Amino acid sequence: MRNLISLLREVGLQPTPQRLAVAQYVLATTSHPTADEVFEKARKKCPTLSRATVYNTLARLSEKGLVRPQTIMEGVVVFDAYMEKHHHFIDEDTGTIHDVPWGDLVVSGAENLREYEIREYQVVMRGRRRSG
Amino acid sequence: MRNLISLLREVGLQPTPQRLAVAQYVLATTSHPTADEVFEKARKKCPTLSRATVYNTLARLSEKGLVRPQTIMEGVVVFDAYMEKHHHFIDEDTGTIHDVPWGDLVVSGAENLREYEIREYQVVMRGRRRSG
DNA sequence: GTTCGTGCAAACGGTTTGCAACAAT
DNA sequence: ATTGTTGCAAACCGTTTGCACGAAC
Repeated sequence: MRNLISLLREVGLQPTPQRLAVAQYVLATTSHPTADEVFEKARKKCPTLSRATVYNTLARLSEKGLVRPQTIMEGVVVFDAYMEKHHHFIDEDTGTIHDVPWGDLVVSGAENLREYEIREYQVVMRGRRRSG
Repeated sequence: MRNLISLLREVGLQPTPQRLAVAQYVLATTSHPTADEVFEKARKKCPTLSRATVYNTLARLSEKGLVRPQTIMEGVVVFDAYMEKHHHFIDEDTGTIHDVPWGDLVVSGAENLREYEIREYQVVMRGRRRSG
């Protein structure tokens, strides 16, 4: 899409077909994909895409603030394009990660932790998604 | 120590020299060591110790509820023997993880997240430790 | 023509597994 | 005898790196 091309140009990245395929997928999904999931999905749009380019592109998107790597799952980094502050709920049955809007939870008491200069924080919840 | 031997027996683990060395270190430290750090330290007490046994022992200590693996750092699992509920602060300068007592923070609003059955949660904070 | 981006394959680091030897029950 | 535990080495998996080719400026 024209928008994506402009977006990449704005942040100083050449809009190659590979980067477009990666960005198109990772910026649109809310599924918190791993690098390998991005690779599988984006390769459908751009079959020549290699793993190295996926890792490379995700690193640059992250540097440019378009995506945030999250280390909340065992063994893998997942990528989150929802850039506003928010919390996470991890469904232990399925491994699915859900975004929880910032305003849904209030954390109080951090002001009293004087030994720490808190740059960011989030609540990480684990459990089951309700069936109903 | 006699206590450690009884403890391992109580949870149904044979108190071998290797397990004693691993348990003695990981249950006493508050430094959130990685498996490899446990290996290095415990090997001083028990030079025949292998990496496989460290991973094996940590997995069992975890099953038995004596230790909790935490996935809050990039690329590694760290082990926490502080089993009461608590939060974590990660010093981004040093990579050090600090335990934050449960009562120091209050999280409210979780009751309203009706789609989720929350089994556990913690606040994960990142920043710098204050110099003063 | 110099820089940037790519694919490939090899390397890497943390973790798991298969297996044969051995100790405990 | 059966089961549990160990060390070793190989396998594994996610990620990074080196490099030579090609495209963009």
